[in-house]
Amino acid sequence: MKRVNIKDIAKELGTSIATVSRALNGKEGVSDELRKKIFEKAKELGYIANGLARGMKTSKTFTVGVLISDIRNPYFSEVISSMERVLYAKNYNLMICNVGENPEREKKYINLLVSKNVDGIIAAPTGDEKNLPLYKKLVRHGIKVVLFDRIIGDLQTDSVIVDNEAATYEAVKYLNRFGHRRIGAIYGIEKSYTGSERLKGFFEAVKDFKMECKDEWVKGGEFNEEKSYKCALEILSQKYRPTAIIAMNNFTTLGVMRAVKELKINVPDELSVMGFDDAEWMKVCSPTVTTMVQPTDVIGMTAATLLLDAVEGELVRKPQKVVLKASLIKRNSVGFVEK
Amino acid sequence: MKRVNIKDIAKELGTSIATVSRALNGKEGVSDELRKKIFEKAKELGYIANGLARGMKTSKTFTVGVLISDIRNPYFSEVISSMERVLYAKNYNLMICNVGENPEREKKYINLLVSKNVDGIIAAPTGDEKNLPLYKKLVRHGIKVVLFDRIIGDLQTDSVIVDNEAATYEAVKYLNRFGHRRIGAIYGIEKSYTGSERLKGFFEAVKDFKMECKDEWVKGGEFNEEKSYKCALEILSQKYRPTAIIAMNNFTTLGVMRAVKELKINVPDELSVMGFDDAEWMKVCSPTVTTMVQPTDVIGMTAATLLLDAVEGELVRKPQKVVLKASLIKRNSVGFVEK
DNA sequence: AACTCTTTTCAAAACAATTCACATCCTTAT
DNA sequence: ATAAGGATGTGAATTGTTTTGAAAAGAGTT
Repeated sequence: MKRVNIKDIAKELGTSIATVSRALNGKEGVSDELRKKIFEKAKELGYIANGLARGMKTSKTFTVGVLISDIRNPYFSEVISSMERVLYAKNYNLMICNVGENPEREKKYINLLVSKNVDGIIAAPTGDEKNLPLYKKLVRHGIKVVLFDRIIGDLQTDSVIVDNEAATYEAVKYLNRFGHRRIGAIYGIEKSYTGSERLKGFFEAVKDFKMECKDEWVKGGEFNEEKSYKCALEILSQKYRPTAIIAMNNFTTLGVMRAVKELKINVPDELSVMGFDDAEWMKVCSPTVTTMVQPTDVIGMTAATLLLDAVEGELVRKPQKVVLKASLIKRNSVGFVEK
Repeated sequence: MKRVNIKDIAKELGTSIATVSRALNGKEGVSDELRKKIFEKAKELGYIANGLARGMKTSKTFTVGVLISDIRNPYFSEVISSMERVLYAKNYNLMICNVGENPEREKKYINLLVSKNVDGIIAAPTGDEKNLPLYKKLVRHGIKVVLFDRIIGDLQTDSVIVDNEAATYEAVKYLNRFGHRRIGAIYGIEKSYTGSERLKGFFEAVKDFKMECKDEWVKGGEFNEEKSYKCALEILSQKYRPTAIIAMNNFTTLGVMRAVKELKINVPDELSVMGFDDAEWMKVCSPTVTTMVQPTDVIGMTAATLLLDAVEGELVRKPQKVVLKASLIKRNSVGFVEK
C-alpha cells in the first residue's frame, strides 16, 4: 500500500504542498485555521514524513552511526545504552556497527554510514593507521565525529576517554597498600590505545613503588577471555609467582578468575586479583572482584551530547577532549599479602 | 565540502548521468571501455553513492530496525550480534531501538523507523495490545516484520521463538531427577509472552511430577535483578522452604544467586538453583550455575535470514514460525536433595 | 544509398520533501 | 479611488539517483 505524502494531504484539502509542508513544520505563513485542518488531515490519513526526501533537501537524517568492536562486551553495551538514551530524546536513531578489531570492517562500515548520510559518527576506532585518512575525510566532509574509548592520531575532533594510564597506576598503588611486592599482569592488545596506556600506567607504578615484576609475569595479547585464561595459567603455574595480578579489561579479568579457580588458588589469601571494567558476574563470583571501573554511563552520555552539540550547533567550535577518571570498586579479591 | 555525485563523474567524462548510473550498477548497455573509465573516475573522485537519493527511487534502504527491550541484557546483545553478522554480509545496517518494556517508546520508534524507510523490522515486541495495530500497519505497508523472543496476537508474519513452556518443564523435570519434591520459582513479567509461557511450563511440570509448590514459593513480577533478589530473599527466609528454586531469565537468576549468597545458603547442598539464559558470570561464580539456555546465535541468525528472505525474495510466502529448543547446561548449582 | 539490427548513449521524468521568489487577497491609510 | 502593506498561499526549483523511451551511431545487408 502506498504511503501517504504531503501531496495527498494538499490534494484532499485543496491547498498546495508548500503550505502543507510549512504547516507541518511549524513555520509561519499559514493561518491557524488552515494549519489545524492540515494537522487533522495528516493524522486522519496516518501521514508519516518521508525521511529520505526530507534528508535529501535538508541533508539531515537524524541518524548517528556507532562504531564499536563488539556489542557483546558489556562495556560497549552499557555505553551504547547510555548514548541511546540521550539520542532518543532528540529523535535520533543509532546505527550499530560491530567492527571487531578489523580495519576492513571499519572501512566498509564507515562508507556505508556515509552513503546513508548519517549526521554523525561516534566511534571507538580500531586504531589502524590506514583508516585514519577515512576519519579525516569524514571530518572534512562535515560529518561530525566523536571518538570514545580510544583516540587516534591527530584527528581534530571531539573525544571522550578515560585516563587509562592513571587507572592502572592507581590499581597498582592500591595493591601496594596491601603489601604486595611481586606483581603480574594480563594485558590486552599491546598496540591498541587502551592496551598500551594501561600497560604504561602499570609499569610506571611498578617502578615508582619499586615492585618486583618479571617478564614472565606479564602476558597477554588479546582482550578476550580464552587468551587471558591461558596467560594467567602460565603465570600462575610458575613456582615463583606474583602475589597479585592485575587484569586489564573485563574479559581478561574473567580469564584470570577462571584460571585461578582451575588452579584452586585461594583468592585473596594466596593471590590478590585486581580486575578492570565492571560486570554483573564480578558481584556474584567468589570472591567478588575488586576492580577499576570506567564510568560507562557518563562516557556514553558525554559522547552523545558532544555529537549532538556538534550536529545541532550552528557555529564550529574547537574540538573538545573529555578525560574521565576510572574509579576503584572495592570488593573481596584483594587482600593483604601473606607473611 | 560537497560530496561527489554521478553528475560530477558524468561531467568529467563528458557522458550522461544515466550511463554512469548504469555502469556503476553493473547494468548492461555500457561498453567495457567506458565502464572501466567510469569506475576509475569514481574511485579517483572518491565517489560514494547517496543512499537517500537511491532509496527514494528504489524504495530500498538496506537498513533494518531492531526493537528490543534492553541492549544491556546479554541475551539481546548476543542475538543482535548474530543478526549483525548475517546482515553485514549483505551490506545492511541495523538500527537499534531500546524500548524497555515501554509501549510508548515502541510506538515512537516504529514511527521513526517507518519515516526512515527501513526495509524491515526485527522486533521483540513489548506485547502491549495497543501497539498491535501498528505492527499490522507495517505489514500492510510492505515493511517486512520478523518477531523474535515474543510473539503477539494474530500478526501474519515470520517469527522465531523458543519453546519456553517446554524449557521450564524440562528444567523442573531435571530437578525431579535429583529428588526434589519441594520447588519454588522466581518469575518475570507474568503477562508477557515469555513470562507466562515459562510459568505455564513450570506449573505443568509441578503438577505432572506431583511436587509440592506453595504460593509463597513462587514470586516475581519483573525480569530484573533487584526485584528477583528481594523475592528470593522472601522465599528463602521462610522456615519451611523449597529444596530447589528455578529462575526464569538471566537477571532473575542473578538475583537468586545474590540472595543465596547473602543468606549463606549452601548451593547445591542446602538448595539447588536452576537458572535461565546463559551469561559469563554463571561460569565463574560459586557454584557455577546449571541453566536452561536459549540458542541466541541461532535465534539471531534465523531471524535475520528470515527477514532477508522476505525483503529480497520476489514472491510473497507464507509466514514462517520457527520454534527452537532451549537446552540444559549442567554445571554445579543443582544437586541431590539432602536426606 | 537505403534499409535493418544491434549496441551504446542520452534527456527527461519520477521519487517526496523543502524553500525561495512571487502572486493574490484583504485591510487600512492617504 | 488608489496605494501600501501585511498575511497567506502558490509554482517551480532543488536534492541525487534510477529508469524509461527514444535517439544516435555503427555494422552489415540488399
